[in-house]
Amino acid sequence: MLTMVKIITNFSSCSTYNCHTNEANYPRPLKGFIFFRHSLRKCLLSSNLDVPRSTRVGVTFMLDENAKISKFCEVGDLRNAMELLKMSQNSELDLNTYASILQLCAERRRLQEGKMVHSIISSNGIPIEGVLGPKLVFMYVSCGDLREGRRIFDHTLSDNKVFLWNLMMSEYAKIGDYRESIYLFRKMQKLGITGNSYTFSCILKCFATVGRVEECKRIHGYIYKLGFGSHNTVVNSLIATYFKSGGVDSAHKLFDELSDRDVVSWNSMISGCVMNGFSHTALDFFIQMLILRVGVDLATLVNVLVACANAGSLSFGRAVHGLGVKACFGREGRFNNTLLDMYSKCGNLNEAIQVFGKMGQKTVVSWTSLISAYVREGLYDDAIRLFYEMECKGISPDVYSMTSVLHACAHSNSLDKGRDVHNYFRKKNVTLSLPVCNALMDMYAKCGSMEEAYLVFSQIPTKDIVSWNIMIGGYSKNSLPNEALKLFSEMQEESRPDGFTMACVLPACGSLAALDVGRGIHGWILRNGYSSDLHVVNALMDMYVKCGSLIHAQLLFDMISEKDLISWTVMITGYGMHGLGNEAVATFQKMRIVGIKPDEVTFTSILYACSHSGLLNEGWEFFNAISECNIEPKLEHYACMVDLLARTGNLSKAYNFVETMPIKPDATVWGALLCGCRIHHDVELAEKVAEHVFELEPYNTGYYVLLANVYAEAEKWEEVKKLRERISKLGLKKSPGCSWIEVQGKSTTFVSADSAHPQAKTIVSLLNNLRIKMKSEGYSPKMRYALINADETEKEAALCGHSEKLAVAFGILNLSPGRTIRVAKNLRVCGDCHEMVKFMSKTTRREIILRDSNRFHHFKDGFCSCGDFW
DNA sequence: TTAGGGTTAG
Repeated sequence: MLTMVKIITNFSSCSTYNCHTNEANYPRPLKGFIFFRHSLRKCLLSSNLDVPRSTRVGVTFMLDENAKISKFCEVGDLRNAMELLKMSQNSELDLNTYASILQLCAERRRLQEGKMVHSIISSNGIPIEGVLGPKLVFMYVSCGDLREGRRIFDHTLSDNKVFLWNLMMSEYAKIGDYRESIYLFRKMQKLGITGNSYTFSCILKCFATVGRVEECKRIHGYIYKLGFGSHNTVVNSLIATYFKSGGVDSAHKLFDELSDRDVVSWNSMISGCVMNGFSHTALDFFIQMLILRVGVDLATLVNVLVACANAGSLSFGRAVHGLGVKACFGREGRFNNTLLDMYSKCGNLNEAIQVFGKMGQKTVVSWTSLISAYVREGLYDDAIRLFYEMECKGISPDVYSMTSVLHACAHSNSLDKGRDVHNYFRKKNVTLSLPVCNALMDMYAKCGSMEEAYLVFSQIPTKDIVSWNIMIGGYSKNSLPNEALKLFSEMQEESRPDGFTMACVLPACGSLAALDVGRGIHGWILRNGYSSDLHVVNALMDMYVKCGSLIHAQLLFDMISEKDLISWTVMITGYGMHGLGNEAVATFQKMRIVGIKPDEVTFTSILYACSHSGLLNEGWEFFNAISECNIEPKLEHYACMVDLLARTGNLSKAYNFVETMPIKPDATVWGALLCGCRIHHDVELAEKVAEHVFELEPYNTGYYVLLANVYAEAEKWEEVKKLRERISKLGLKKSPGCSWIEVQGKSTTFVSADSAHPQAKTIVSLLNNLRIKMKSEGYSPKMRYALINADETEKEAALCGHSEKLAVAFGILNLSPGRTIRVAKNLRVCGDCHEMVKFMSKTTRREIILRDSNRFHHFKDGFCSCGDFW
């Protein structure tokens, strides 16, 4: 009211002067004058004063035009304001009239009209200065044309006030171009423009986001020098900034030194602690607030609920729920949405549903929170259903709900449902933003369709690191390691990898046994500071285990200060795969001592280790421990036990074990028994077991080959023949065996009887010489493994051409003496090859490490680590 | 200072 009175007074004092001015005969009026006149008109229009008629008579036609347009602007009638503006195109309107209409365009986000106003201003020859520059910048920026806004901003630098600098900086921050915001801040400093609290809040946010704690400290000093050090808002911003950039101690120090703490200061401490993973400390701050009787607001409770969710404190969360209702926040959307999320994250879906049910206005956030709550509980179909239900209620999905529903599809492992959702997006013609594209690719990758994932990937114009990581990880997980490595290499031309990338690509190296590539990646990890990222280190250990370099896995394992369940499991698996059962058992026990609880994967690993080392008693103990840990034994645990019993010669016990299993045995379980029958040459049982296997997996060639091996070892060639006919009738083909070896970072693959290799002749000659030497030392080839009904010479020739022998021979020829030869094979090693490689290790004094589809064989001095129980 | 989502290891 007081302001109104002041305006009225101003108006009265200037009106006479204004009205007697014949502006039409003057060149363009001075800025100050125009501004004065605008105030007058504004008052005329906005106040209902009964202005004496004599004051109005001198007002020109233009005044009416200006007044009319401004009036339309005030009531928000852009259409009529534009019409009038267009009609008076060649007239001279006040700068403030243009300013008013530009302001309205900005508020309404009407770029087209805004551009038209700009064009009228230009065609009238009005220079962009005074109020016009900032208004045009504001209009363009508000309407989303940051580039044009910036162009005008740069041209009108001297007219730009602090608010405009703040606007530009915050707009660049909004689109994630923090470096440009920082550049503008530096320019502002250079021009001697002093910032205000908004400037500092914005720029501090930018520094925090680009992770420059040191810069934050420098700005901190600058702010103090400018005298903003005691400004509550600035200090609160500084606290938030330190938290965002990880400077937790500095934030605490600032808060401790802040004499005049307001509710925002406390809230900043709570949210900052939550952000940095100190949810319990956040809850302590809240308790302090209550003790000191600091008034809490909605933000306090929302932050505290997030802390409860992260800390899993359901009872605390419930108490905050009560407090919020008492404080009349029960109808606040933000409060309820956070409450719903808290109940869900604390594992109480029912209460989350109740909150949702009682909510007045359910926004897209509420629906997304509930969708995520269902996903968290593994109720993927319900989550997907909710998404469609939300749409039926007329609520359009946003990027969060779209990614959430795709997440549900990905985890439900249902490609059809995922495709349906994708088609639904297409049908609705929704814009597929980058996070949505990433979620789509992830869904396709998790559902096993890398082709569709790649299709989405290839259509993204600007991929981010997440896009690359999803694709690389997808290829790794979908048994396409070569594609993963290829994409990893392509990625480095466009984007810088991160820790996630490493964890995605290392399994590909492991599956290819590509030790040299893996070592190269290890080097990159060390150089780029990812060696303390546990995900990365665990993936590295796994790579070394799978590439046959157990010692490197061990070294890494020993260096991890806080080993997690995955670290322990990788090491147990490693020992198991390399035939070191006792070390696996000792590692499992150490893990228990440090208080880490095994999960079902750990039990599979230890049972596998026991079975491959024949540790029968230990195996039984671990098998019984599964239930003691409240885990229900799964098929893979039973399979390991059958394998253990069968390997150790307890074939009938193994058979009974399978017969009395509480869950229906699958082909893997029966297959383990069939394998035991082969080791112990029990043809009769093998036939009985094989029928179960063939019934369950009639198209798996591997099992037919296994039975054929049993027959061949018993020299039952007629049965081998029958089995071959059976395979042929089913249209099955034996998977071609292949082996590969890395030499100087390059992988070379061999198939059976490979004659295409440039060194083929030398390799065959070496193998023949070795064979002669072996025979002279009393060795006889294991012809039974030839699996062909031919004469002995043919069989021997066939055996000589086995891919693993070729690869080992290639290694002997091409790796300097003393170097370990590492070969990988896609199938199980053949018995004859196993014998021959043993001999090769003795006669060439080489350590040979052979990875087959089942385990590692370390050959040294004529012996193998598997103890011939391969 | 305040709510929901998406990429990693056994």
